[in-house]
Amino acid sequence: MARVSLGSRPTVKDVAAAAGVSATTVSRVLAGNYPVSASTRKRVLRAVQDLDYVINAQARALVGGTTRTVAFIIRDLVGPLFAYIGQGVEQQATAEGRVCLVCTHHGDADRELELIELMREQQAEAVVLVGGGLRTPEHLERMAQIARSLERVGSRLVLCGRPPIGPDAPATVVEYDNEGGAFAVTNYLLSLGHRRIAFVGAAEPEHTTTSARFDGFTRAHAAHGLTVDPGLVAGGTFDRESGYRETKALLSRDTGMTAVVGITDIVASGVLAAIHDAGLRVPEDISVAGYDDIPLSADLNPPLTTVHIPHEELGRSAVRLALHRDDYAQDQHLMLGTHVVIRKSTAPPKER
Amino acid sequence: MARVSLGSRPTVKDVAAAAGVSATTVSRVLAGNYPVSASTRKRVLRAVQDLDYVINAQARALVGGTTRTVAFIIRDLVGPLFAYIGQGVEQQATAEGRVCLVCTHHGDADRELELIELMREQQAEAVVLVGGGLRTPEHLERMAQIARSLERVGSRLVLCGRPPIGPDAPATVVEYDNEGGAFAVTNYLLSLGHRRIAFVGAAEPEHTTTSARFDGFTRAHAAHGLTVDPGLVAGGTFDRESGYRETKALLSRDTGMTAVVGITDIVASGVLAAIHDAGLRVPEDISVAGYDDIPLSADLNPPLTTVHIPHEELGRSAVRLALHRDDYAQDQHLMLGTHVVIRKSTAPPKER
DNA sequence: GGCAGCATAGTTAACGTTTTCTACACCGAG
DNA sequence: CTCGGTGTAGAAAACGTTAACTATGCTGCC
Repeated sequence: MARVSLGSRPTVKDVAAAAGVSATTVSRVLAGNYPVSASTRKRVLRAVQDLDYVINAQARALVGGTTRTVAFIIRDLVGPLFAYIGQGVEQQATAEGRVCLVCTHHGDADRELELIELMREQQAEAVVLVGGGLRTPEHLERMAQIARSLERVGSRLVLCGRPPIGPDAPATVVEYDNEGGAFAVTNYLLSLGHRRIAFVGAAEPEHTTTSARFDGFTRAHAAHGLTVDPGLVAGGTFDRESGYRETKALLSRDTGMTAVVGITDIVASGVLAAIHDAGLRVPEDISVAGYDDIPLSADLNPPLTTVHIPHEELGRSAVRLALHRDDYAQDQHLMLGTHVVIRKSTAPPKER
Repeated sequence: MARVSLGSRPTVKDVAAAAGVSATTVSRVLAGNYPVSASTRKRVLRAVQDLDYVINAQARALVGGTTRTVAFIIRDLVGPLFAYIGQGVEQQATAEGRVCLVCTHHGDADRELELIELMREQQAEAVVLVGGGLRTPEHLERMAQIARSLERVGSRLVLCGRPPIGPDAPATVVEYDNEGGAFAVTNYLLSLGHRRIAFVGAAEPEHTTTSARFDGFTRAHAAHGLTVDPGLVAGGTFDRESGYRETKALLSRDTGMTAVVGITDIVASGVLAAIHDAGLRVPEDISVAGYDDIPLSADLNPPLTTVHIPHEELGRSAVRLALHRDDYAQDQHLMLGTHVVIRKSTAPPKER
């Protein structure tokens, strides 16, 4: 039957004509928010079927005022860490009847700002920034400004896994206890008896994740009455190569280290590889700990002691808080807990 | 300065009023497709800045006819395989100035159909289906119908990593040589001298990925004049648990197998674990091969021999072909090659 | 000086919905 | 037999933008 005209999308008018009613009536049948007689409804639904009609979401958004769209902006789609947060965002958004827009910035902070602007054009109900970001004063100021821009148009900036940008900036913040986790895992190593603990991945101290984790590392030392030896702090970025390279360098110098904390599990996997390549054993010769508890870490050799982050919950909470910010007005800043997951890559240091 | 009225988004009219020009002129300045005097342009741009104006993408799409949006529908955001394809989709879409909509269906085929419908409402320029899908006649027919629905409204169904749904269905197809890769890796094991090779993960034979891989497995045997022993074919789904469980079962029966092909790397990682737990060594006692070449496979113990899929290229090509289907009209069906990556998990079988 | 042609700007009508307001029967009550 | 209500339907305006026209000065040419 399907009397469809090729090449052009049927509109509510076409359906109305086919059903012999007005556009208004079609709209009402579809929305179900107004009484329509059973026979009319049947004819309209039949016409909808015949014409294979679907509503035009843009037009509806234009008049309805809301797009039912949530945007999330993320470094990459592939990192196990970000992807899990993204998954949480997507799931909660879907559960709330929203559609998800996604964009990646590959670590480029300026690009991130551009993308937020793009999402403002798209009228997203919330713009979720996933993962850590820069913390330079200019960037923070720019971000605060963006938060206000978004609020002005009824949208909401959401920081997911990133600390607040300032007290006056209207943003929803869902973070995890980055510093606390670093403290806990370092404290655990110190409790095992380690005294010479290296930290790998400290480059980019203006990056929020880096600084928080390093702060926790430092505070744990302080809690044991120790200070961190700068010679045990290695730079490097968040990738495996970097962990490998920096650890090789540490091993080549005679640092006397008995344990290594990698800034992420990915980095820690590089650390493990470097230690193995040097003919040393983990944890017998050197203990290794990571951060993030990505799925990979349980499968490493040996399984990695690390800090668990509630990835998905982070994403879900972010969307939930942002969309229901009227109900959750008082707590638009949520801090989720982290905890150490002890596996096989850590043990007390060798007796000297 | 910024004379912004809180609570309501400035429109082109507001900007026009602020700049003392008409809405048309503002539109022209922003689009840059019509001559406007330098002084007027300056005033308009100034007003745009002052009011913090951004265009309303929905309204533009409504009149312009195109949303500059690409949708991709994927099983999950987190699987290393799908995520990489998704990354390719996202990158190419961004490169082409499009925005990405993303939805996940978690393996639910009906949900997938719903999502396509949703994307049709959203007027996506292309709807990319990532990963394998059902291949039952009803589902194929339904999919063909959807392909036609999408075409009718100027959109395009894109199958990425999934075989065509039929000759008459208007769809762009970018697949990889699933069967060929399975043939190659099985052939490699047979060439090493293995004769009792198990296949783990054969449940859901109506799933396109499963059947293609199993077909390649069978064909390689045939090419060596062998037939597959049904006792060596284990069911199970695409997860690690399943690989572990099925392998345990195989090992408990006295099958005499000397090698195992996992239907995915994830499954193969479960296979490895089961073999280790049984006190056997890989590859000395049993060789193991996977499929997908996800990043994890290089880090398994031992590093996994597997079949490489050009994940990202798959996603990129999908979007490229779909958006430029006028230029690529003749080849809207692309098959990308796969190849075996030989690592340490495979070796000739033990001498009996 | 009149007028074609050009550069610039404005008017108006779309795009596909929803929403408000209005209209028309029909029914029971006074 | 009229009147207010109720149940159903349509007309028209609005959402924010763009594109097709239309309008207004100028410049320069005959």
